Amino acid sequence: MARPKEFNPERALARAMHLFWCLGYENTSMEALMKEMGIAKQSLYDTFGDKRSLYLKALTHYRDQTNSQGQKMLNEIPSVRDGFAKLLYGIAAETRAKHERGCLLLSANLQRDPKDAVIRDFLRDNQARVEAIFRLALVRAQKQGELSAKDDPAALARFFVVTIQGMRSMARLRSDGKALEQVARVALAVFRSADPL
Amino acid sequence: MARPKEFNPERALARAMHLFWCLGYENTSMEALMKEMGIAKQSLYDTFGDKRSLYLKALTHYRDQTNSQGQKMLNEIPSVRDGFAKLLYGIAAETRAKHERGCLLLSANLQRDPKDAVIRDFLRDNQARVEAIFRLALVRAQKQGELSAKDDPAALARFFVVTIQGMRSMARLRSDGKALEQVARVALAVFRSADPL
DNA sequence: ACGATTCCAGACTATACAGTCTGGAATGCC
DNA sequence: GGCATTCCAGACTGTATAGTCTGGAATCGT
Repeated sequence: MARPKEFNPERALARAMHLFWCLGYENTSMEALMKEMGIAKQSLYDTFGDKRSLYLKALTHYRDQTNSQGQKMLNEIPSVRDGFAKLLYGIAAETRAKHERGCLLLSANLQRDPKDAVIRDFLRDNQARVEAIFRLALVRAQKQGELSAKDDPAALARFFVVTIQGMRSMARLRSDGKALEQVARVALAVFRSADPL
Repeated sequence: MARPKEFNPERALARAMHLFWCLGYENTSMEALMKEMGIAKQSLYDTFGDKRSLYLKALTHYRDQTNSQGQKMLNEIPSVRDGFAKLLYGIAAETRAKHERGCLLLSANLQRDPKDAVIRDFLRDNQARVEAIFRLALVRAQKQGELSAKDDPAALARFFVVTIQGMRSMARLRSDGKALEQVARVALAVFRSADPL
């Protein structure tokens, strides 16, 4: 047929994602992307389409990576409370660079044009997915007696989504592990009211 | 002397703030600002400087307005717990348009160039101010027996800052009053462990 | 009335950047 | 070998937009 691609599209996408993640959509130029991805402009447009299309692919890549990782961890860990603790304290313990980078999808939500339905719907869908992952874990927590049966798993799932987004935005502004740890501790207190088995 | 300004700078600034608030910094053009503020380009540059300078003035205006309002409410309300409930349930009960608009300073934090020290420092300073307002209110809550003396007011203040930012980002994506209300209820449970007086 | 300042309208410049196009070399399949 | 495809480098176009400049009218104080 023809000459095969010389670069690894997956790897190039991961690099593009990283750049969008660090700089945001507007501040990331195609020139910078070419450099970071290590491919020429032609190849970039041929493989990934225009900038917006590449951005959407990067968002998807980020979502799949992040969610599957979180879901796996929450499913495998014996104590659900420990799972959420790992999530929250994990964020608190990240490096300054990671705090500054924040969460690509949270940034996308606050950088997007409110009229842009595609990105809005993508992010809404993702939020629903994350809530569902958390909710299932919290249902398990109730079964295991880590959480009161009177608590509403859906409400608590939303609460944790909110807490994580809030922590991410705080961390982005001031990388203060101690302060974030305090916040995590307060949030994790929702597990306190467990019924005795 | 000379011809006086025909427009009200304060009012024009409020309108500019509103536009930045709805659209974000990048998506707000000088042309749109001229139209919204009802003044010509010349007057705009003479009075407010360049776009970035106008933006900073808008951020300042927003901060002063929002914080003094919140501080006043928290100081005047008898029950501190009711004060935070008013804040959180108030956000949950906002209109769809207000949810979409979100918080100007939260948007600024996630839209800013990470290397931009001026805006970063401005937002850091504001976060410290809000934490201080909340902390003082929570100290009063302890004195009034609404909060256990074992709780750390600084940690809880940060927790509420995080919660509000998280709720704002969630509301921006999906204006679901019920869901936000659930989150608010969970967060307000930190007041549950009050010592009896 | 006169000078200083402000107002508006709009022309103009400069720049950044997305996206397209050209050309020539390299690589694999038939 | 020859064709199709991909690679890179870079020129080129088009557009959006920030910011400056010009000119002429309006409004104030003296």
